[in-house]
Amino acid sequence: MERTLIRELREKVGETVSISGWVDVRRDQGKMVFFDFRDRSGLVQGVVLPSSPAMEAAKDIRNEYVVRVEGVVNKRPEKNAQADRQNGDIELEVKAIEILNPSDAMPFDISGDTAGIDEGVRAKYRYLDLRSKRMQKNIKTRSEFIQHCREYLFKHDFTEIETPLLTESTPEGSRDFVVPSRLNPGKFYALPQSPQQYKQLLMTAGFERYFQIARCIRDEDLRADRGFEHSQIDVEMSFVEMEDVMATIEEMITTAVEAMGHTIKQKPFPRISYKDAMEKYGSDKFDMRTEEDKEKGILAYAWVVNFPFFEKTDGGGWTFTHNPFSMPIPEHIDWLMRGENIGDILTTQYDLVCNGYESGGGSIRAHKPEILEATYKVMGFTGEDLEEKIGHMLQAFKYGTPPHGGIGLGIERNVMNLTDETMLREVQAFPMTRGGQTAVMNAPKSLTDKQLKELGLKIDKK
RNA sequence: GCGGGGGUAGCUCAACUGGUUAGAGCGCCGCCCUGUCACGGCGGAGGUUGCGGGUUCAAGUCCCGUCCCUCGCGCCA
Repeated sequence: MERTLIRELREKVGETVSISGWVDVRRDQGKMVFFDFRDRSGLVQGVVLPSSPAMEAAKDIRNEYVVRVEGVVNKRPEKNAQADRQNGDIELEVKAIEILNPSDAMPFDISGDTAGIDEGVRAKYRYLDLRSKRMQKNIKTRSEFIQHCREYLFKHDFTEIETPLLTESTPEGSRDFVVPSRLNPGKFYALPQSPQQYKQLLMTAGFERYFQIARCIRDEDLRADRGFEHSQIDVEMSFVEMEDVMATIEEMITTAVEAMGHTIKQKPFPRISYKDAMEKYGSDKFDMRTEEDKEKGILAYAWVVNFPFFEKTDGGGWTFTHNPFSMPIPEHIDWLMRGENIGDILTTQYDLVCNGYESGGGSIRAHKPEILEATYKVMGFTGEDLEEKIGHMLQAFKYGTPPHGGIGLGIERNVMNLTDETMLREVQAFPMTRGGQTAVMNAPKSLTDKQLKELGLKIDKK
């Protein structure tokens, strides 16, 4: 018999149906046995009557067994109806149960919220943790958010393009995860911290509107809201200024979160300069919500602009604050080109903040070689150093690169706001522990001698 | 790298100043139960107190080392 989803059962009262799923809970009454069956669409009560041929099987079945159940959908007697739950007014009178796969007892309770369970235990059994209601909801919310953003971008003529995962190490900025090259012993690739350079090259390549659901990987110590890996909706557009990118992203976010039933505190998103934000909130990732807003689950977005381009290093030199590939604001381009007033130069950087998190950041980029070169000169790079670092970008920009800009929106932080979670782990399917141990699997671990030899590596065991 | 919290039964936790046989709830197993819905009742099993060393007549408890989980600082273009 064809499978019926549990959420469709209420349209089939009186009919004999077959459902497949898990045993959410068994309530054995002796002569009668009740079950809650669960599939991806919901829950329904099954009742095994004393006369049912399924009684013998029902006695063996435990929670989380995977079963196929045949039975008749009945309206429940008035006195047994449960108004406050899904399918509370119907039940499945079980005629036959086939055990598709039994289950050991759960190592921890997945029937409620697993937030109180030890993270090591949750990680080891992440596939069970993910069965819990809250985790199912979080992961589905994430998927839904990405889907809405994707739909918006496709509708607005963007092209989705994947960029490489094996790329070049850039020691400045965040620490790289590196991958040894078998074909080039002693040399290493790096995993991308962001697709920054590739997406700009795609503008040179004439795609004009690019996006990617991009994995970004950084080897920095973890926090509640920060992991080795995170994903971003990475966007880049040609022939645009700050206003164009901000308007596009603002509309995309508004469309997505409102379609998901959320309320935005203020539209259009308020804008504030970095200086004013620091004075008013003491932070450039502030939370504008009132206590009442928080209770209502309101999303308070804002743009922060006019960040300083450079800041002093410990050694007395200059380094960039956000992104060395950015353009200064138009009024300050001359200062940059002449190397004047370095500390006062403002960048075209725009950060999107929401509920106290930096949920995205981007800028208008330098698209002329001399501007990018000027930025690197401020930071002390000339001649061969400059060539080694960004020679390939300077060269590309000589071949008709359009003015362009873009943004990266952190998917986890956005979904945390949508789900009211405060931990990055709660919105990733298989997150690492804070010590860098992978969920379920046993990484990192040692390589065999054969692997090490192939890669030309020697381990110094101290 | 630094600082805080934690590691005792499958899970969540308790165990006063070191002192009898390390307890509870939930879960699990068995029996009973014809309308339960976190069903209920009775009974039972289950422990290398993270790991290694030390002090002591005696260590879950004190000391040293180490591993793991976690929050923050540094770090995170």
